[in-house]
Amino acid sequence: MKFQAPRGTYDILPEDQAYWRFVTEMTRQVCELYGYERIDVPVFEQTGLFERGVGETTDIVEKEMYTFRDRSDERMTLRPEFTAGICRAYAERKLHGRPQPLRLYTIGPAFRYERPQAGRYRQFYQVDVEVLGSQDPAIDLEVMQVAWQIYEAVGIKGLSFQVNSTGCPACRPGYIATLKAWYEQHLDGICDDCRRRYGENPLRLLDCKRESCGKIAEGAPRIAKSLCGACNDHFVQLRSYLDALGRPYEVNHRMVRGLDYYTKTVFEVWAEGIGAQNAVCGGGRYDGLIGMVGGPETPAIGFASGIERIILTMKQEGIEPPEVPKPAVFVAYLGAEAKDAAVVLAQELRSAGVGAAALWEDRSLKAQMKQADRIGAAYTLIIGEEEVKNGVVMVRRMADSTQTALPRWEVLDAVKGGGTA
RNA sequence: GUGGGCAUAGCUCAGUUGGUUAGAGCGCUAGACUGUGGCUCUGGAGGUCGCGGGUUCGAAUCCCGUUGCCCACCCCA
Repeated sequence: MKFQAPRGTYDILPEDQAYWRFVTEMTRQVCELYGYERIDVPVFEQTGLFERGVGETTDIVEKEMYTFRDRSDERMTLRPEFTAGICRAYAERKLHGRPQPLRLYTIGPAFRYERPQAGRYRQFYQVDVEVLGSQDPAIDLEVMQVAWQIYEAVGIKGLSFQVNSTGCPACRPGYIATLKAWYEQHLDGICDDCRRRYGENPLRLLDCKRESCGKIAEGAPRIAKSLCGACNDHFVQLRSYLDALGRPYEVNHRMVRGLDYYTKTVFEVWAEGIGAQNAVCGGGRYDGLIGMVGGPETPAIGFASGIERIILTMKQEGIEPPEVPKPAVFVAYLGAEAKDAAVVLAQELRSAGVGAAALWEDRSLKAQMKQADRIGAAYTLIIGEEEVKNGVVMVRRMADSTQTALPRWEVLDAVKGGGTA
């Protein structure tokens, strides 16, 4: 039986690890710079949490969740996103008793059963950033800044930031009514999908990708004009902060988001050239969610950013991550006696914090040298019969092919600081 | 769930109107250099031609089915 990775999953092979290290490390640094603390929540939760939190009628809940019954017959679901789990933790662990607002971030895998395509997988990794316990638009700005700075830190340039307001339970229903009323006269101009959306999810009419529908959507009434006082003030304030910082952004009144919990601010970050799934980041405010999953009414905002899509963008822009550290020295030997000495020497080096690799296959010196070259060792230490007899080690500096025989006790000092590890 | 494209060596790909033992480059490995990497040269290993069936004297090539991958829709990170 030959096994294969499940559809939509992949292996992060050694040669790709440099990207992953770099992105997660930059994320950690930026989040800490802003005073965000790391939290990790379970990979699976009770199914009901996502049904309530993400929304019963969303695509995610209706057709994309990995749901199963465990051995106690409890319905469990692999997390399709992070926000619901973090809100659950906030309520369950009484995190509202800590200094507010609470700034959190996490990194890990999420799962959705979808057809894979460019930048989309069934197991995918996200950076997730959340602030719980504040409704100030300055917090919206701060959260967006975290995203911006992460992309800056990994060197991505060609991104565009999209912002909109989706209103709140007080004003959104009115807008939806207005929108539907307006679309009533345009039903024959839109596509079949859009006619379905008209009934099921009218906000979705706005972001249809078809050119003909797009033209119509462009002329549709804008939510900005239907916002209640509080939502309008919030959006105006956020935009003035963005302007003050000189951040390039676009108010995109046709951007709506597919999760039910969003209120007021929503935003996305788009990248070009990574395929149809161009949203590298999506997020927004969810002032009602924590209350819905059993916590105190608490305003909050956050975003999730897809690591695969970040890396895709980096590759698209030709950004190379720093190399993963390699052993500083390679230990080569010839003969059984020399092997004994080499095994001990390699371990001494490692104990002293100097990375040491070897082949241990009793291969020719040439093969060992070749290996040393390939792994990028700064020094190769050669031990043969001669060296064993004289208590010395041949220390060869690979960069300029110079070598000298040194007494064993001088080897460590000679080699220290020679490599990246 | 729907639509399109592609499956030949570890990788990237050739393979004529169906015709002997399916090739190249890279990579791996060994030697040239009996104890020295990168360059060069020479040799070697490595293939159920995705899988199953059919047509045919003969199939990598034609037909049917199937699986997988890629891309797009829906939707989302």
